[in-house]
Amino acid sequence: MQSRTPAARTGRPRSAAADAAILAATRAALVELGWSKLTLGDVATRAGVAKTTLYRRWAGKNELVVDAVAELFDELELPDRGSLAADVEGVVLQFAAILARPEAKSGLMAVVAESTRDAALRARIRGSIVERQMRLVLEGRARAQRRGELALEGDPAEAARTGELIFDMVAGAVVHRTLVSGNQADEEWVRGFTRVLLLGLTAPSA
Amino acid sequence: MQSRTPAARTGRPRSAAADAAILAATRAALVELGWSKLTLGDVATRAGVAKTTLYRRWAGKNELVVDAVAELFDELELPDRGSLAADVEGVVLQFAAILARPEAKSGLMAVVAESTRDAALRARIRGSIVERQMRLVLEGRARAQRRGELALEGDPAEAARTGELIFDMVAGAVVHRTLVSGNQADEEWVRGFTRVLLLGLTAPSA
DNA sequence: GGCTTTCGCTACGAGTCGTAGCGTAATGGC
DNA sequence: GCCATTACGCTACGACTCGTAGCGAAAGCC
Repeated sequence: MQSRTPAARTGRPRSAAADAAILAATRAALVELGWSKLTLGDVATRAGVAKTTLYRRWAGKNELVVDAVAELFDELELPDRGSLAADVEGVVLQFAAILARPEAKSGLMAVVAESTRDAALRARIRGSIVERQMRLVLEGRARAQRRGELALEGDPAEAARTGELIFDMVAGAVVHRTLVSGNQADEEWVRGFTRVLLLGLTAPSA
Repeated sequence: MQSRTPAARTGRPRSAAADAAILAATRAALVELGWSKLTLGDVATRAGVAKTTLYRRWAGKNELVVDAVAELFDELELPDRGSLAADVEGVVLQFAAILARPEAKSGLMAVVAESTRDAALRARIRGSIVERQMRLVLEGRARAQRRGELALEGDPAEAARTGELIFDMVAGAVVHRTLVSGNQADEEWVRGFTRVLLLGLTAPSA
């Protein structure tokens, strides 16, 4: 991150420890207070830094929470579990575990809501959170196509559309189950979801 | 709504016109300002009522926006279009049209985010928004089962689980497509979605 | 007409926002 | 080792919003 700005390499450098402390304090505040009652002054106090330091690095609450929540998604990975169904179940369970955390619940949806009126914020969310998830989905699909479980699209545009569709269906279902319906996306639910995603509703029941 | 409270029928009645004006003003403020910059004082001014009147009827911003957004979903209906696929496409397009409105985008997600830390608010959202959508899904499924397009579940618990799963998949995909991915759920997308929902990813491409 | 509740209005303390100004601390260049 | 430059902690500030209290007037039911 520092090497992104080769200019201005003189002067006292910014404390990396302060960055980590601020983001951790933001997550703690999200857990205890939730999005609406989280104040930047409180976060600064928790992190042991001055409020002005916080404002020097982030434009506001939105950007700060995006960065704080984005770190939660670092643990997402997609090991080869041998079949498309197993891969889907694995990544969905990981995603559900992250969304089960209170700091993700209250923080993520709030910034998404704000992003509907802020293009820069939308781009930030896309770059630091959504794109990473999307890449996992595309990798899982490519893997399944190599196994012969999924057909290869001839048209590149069609392939892109299908990739986006799968992504929205997977992530959307988990988010909706967790945040709107208010239920946990446990193993039983994930099995049922994967079955419908791969075979469709019209497939005969197990 | 008035008949719900048979007690306290004496004194000056509350103005129903004020209710409508306040909810309309709330939606207008959501469009112009978005969730975070919406203030109750501003809504009261727009509606032509005193701020105190607003506080007498709603506990706060969360409850007010839920009621204001809930009215948008009054137009949802599910006419029999002859097949399960057509029914799904129809209701998804209606849902997408509502979510495309700016007042729905910024308001709905924000209150859902708040509801992760407020059980009463969660119940309010469920009762006035989510349950109505859920009923449409269950009706569409029952209709498809009558047509013979979907199998009948023997176990009632299994039937309930499947109903919830379908609901989360349908609503979640549209919400995610619209708000997170930031794309429009147009007819082409809805066709692709319906195909995957009914036939599964592994079905051969058209 | 009298009782009851709502209404519009004003005012208030409390809390948060984002910024400015200051002196100090930590670097790299010379 | 000194200096320019940048980051830091701290304090203070005006502006804004919040949610509530108190008041007199209005609008219904008996």
